[in-house]
Amino acid sequence: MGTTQLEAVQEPKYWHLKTVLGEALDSEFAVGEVLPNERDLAARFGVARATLRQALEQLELEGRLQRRRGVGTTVAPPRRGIHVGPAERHWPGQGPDDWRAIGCVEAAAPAAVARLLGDEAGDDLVHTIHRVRTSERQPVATDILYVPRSSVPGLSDALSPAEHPHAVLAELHRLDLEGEDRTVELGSARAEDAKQLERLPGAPVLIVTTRYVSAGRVTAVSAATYRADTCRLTFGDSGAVEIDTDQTRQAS
Amino acid sequence: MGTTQLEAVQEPKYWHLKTVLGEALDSEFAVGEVLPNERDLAARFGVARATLRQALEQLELEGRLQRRRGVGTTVAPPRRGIHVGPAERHWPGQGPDDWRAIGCVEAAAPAAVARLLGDEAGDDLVHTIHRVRTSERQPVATDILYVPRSSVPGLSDALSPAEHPHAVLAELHRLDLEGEDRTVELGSARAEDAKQLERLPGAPVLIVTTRYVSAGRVTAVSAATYRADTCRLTFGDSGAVEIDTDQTRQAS
DNA sequence: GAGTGGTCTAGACCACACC
DNA sequence: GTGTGGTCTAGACCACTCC
Repeated sequence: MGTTQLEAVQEPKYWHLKTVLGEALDSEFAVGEVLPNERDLAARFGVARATLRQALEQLELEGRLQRRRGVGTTVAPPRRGIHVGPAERHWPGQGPDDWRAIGCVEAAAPAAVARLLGDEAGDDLVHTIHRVRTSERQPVATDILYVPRSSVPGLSDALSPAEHPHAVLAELHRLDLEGEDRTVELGSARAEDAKQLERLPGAPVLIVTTRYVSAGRVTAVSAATYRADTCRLTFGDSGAVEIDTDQTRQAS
Repeated sequence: MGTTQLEAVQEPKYWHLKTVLGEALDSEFAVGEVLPNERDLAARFGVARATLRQALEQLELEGRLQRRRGVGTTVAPPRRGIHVGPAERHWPGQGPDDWRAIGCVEAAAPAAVARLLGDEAGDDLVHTIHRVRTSERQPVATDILYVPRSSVPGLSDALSPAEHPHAVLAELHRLDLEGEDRTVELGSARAEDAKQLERLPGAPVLIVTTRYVSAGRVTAVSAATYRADTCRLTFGDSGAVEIDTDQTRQAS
């Protein structure tokens, strides 16, 4: 047959495509530029659209592309460094913060949170503050902050919904923050989170769980959901050297 | 027109499927149990196999399923907490560590790493140590540790390949570690990493970049690649309270 | 060998943004 | 409207594991 099988690649097509496209992005496209649509790209590379999409999905996962339904596929800017960890420790809402409280209710904590708070029975009431974090006018994270009533005993009753979250935070800030610990794991955005992060449900997110310790016990717990496509979480600790804002590309 | 459109769901099928399957996992399956194969499951739910696979992919991304070609789909155990951050600071290879060095070469650092090291030109030679981290006999991470020659001037020449990595680490440990900072972001496993992590290329990973600061300058840089499906990274700082090993399920 | 998940195809229709 | 990406189908074949 006339087809000289030049490359008997064992590599999947979508993987090879991803590499080729990735190189093209580096050399031929500027940030924000719009790529040809999926049908054209697929035809150009001689593959089915589904296969091309596999490659695009990978590149989007790595934060190199951004896809929006009805609009198109654009070249994403390097990921933003979003500070998360303790440079100097501070309570949520304290210090230079770009969180905005958008709601607050008192309710029983979900079982997993109750466990983190050391509440075995899981029937204590906790203040549940919903917040959104923005960076450069883009939403980058949502979180739920759980503060047991017992952590802020001085709180007055009968607060208006508008005052409530700030009153809880203000009470927190009176306490002495002894320590905090965190976990980071991969998850997928729930419908509500996705909406606020301007993504589709199921989008990859980094889930950051923080426990705030005061007076030898867990005083508050936060469960934050960061957009994994646009965010690079930073955990500063040495102020000695400036953090490079550039993306650390994986390279062998 | 006999079809009574009971649920005019606007929810995608795969999303609904994921929810249903997720609930089934909680209530009807034990960890390690094998699910029916994809063709059977798809038939049972009356969807195409590709649609079912979308749901399984989501569940795998969330660490609830494990799929192995030729074997089947099993219910994954809760994610392991893997300690990463500074409880007490220590150099790589120091302290209770489950890293194993598997190779070491001297070479010019990739551009992104050179930048992190403060080497603008990018032509300095660095010791490049390749390591693998295991937890409970399972590989959980690979990393590359970059140590500029200038950071370990006392190192003797002409080391055997077996001695080399340990000699570099030993020299590092003589220095005074002043601080470290980290970034965490989502990535996909390169072919080499995937192999050592016993995953397929492209599998989701958490990329942890650490800069070690000593004497006011960046002395070493590590780029680690953690399996995102099985690992929950922990950043301990308050030894006050034990970390719960249980998985924090997302819950509204 | 039989059975599994992984890749790929060539279509179709839908939801959404923009004009 | 038109054009985009998102969902879904019903097949096919491949690579791998295990017997």
